[in-house]
Amino acid sequence: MAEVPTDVLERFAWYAREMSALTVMFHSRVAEQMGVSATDEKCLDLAMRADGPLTAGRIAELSGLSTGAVTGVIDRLERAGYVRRVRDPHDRRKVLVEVTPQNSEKFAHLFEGAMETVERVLSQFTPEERDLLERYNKLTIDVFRERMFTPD
Amino acid sequence: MAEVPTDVLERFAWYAREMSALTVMFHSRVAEQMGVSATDEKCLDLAMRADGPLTAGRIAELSGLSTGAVTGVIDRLERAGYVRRVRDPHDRRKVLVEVTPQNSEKFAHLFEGAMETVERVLSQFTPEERDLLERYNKLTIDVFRERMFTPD
DNA sequence: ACGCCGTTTCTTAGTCGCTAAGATGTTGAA
DNA sequence: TTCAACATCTTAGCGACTAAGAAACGGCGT
Repeated sequence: MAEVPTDVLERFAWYAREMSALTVMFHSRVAEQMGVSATDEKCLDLAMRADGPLTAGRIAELSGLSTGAVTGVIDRLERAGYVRRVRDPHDRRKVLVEVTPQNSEKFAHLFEGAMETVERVLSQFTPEERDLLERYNKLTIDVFRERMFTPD
Repeated sequence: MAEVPTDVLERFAWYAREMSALTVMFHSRVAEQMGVSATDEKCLDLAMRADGPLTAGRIAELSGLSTGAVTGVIDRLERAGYVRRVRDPHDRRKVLVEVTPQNSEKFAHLFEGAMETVERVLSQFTPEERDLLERYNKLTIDVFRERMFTPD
């Protein structure tokens, strides 16, 4: 467990902040191109990254919105053709939000640019170096996620 | 310029997406703890990351908001004590938004947690490995920024 | 110096999305 | 069956955003 010099730490903090700002900008850009609000895109992203379909209530929890707001979000996403409401056959109170296949296509198209960005960066590294970068990414996500989801 | 195998590319795309979602979540968490909206925090971040003080109009451009909306943003940030309005002495039409020193303190406090996260990750790598990670971060920011700020 | 137009910020009216609280429909257990 | 808990939707009220115009200022030409 190596000590980290202050100047190195500060530079990495700056990278994080810069990436953070670019990411937020990127999200609103994507939302704009998809013709939905940033909030709607955020919820759609949640629904797409989940293993199975999410319920409306779960989306409310994960996004931090009220259930009433989520009703509106799903309304708009459904009208735009990105998702579909399906009543849970086992518990008909619940509404499952299913991402429609067409959306995957549209979405993939929009993200091709991002994919190319990733490729442009990775092409500058050898396979051995990429292994290290992969370890770095995984670790960052784990530590970051832990900090986000544990009570202070 | 090494070729990047598809499976590697896909894994890195997944990391990017996960980081992206965590980042957006992190931003709204920070905003909440600062007692301002996500929009306001985004503008404050812009003002803090700039070299000199920004004008209201420049914040509108950078944030994508209308000038009217920015007036409201600055009103709220000023009332909360994070920034101060200063008329540009050279062009008294302009309003310079100055980040107040107290804010730096509050901000630093909130970001100590993030700093610790960065440190926890970096401590797992040797100085030589960190050099590589630094190259990766810089390159990612450059390529990402180029994609964001060039017309399609 | 004066008038005039472009620029910068602020104001106002209208719209939209969010929260909070209650209504509606559903479940599971007594 | 009846009732309490639950999941989603509906509604009222509020706050923030956009668009358009007002107010203040700068700088040019005459």
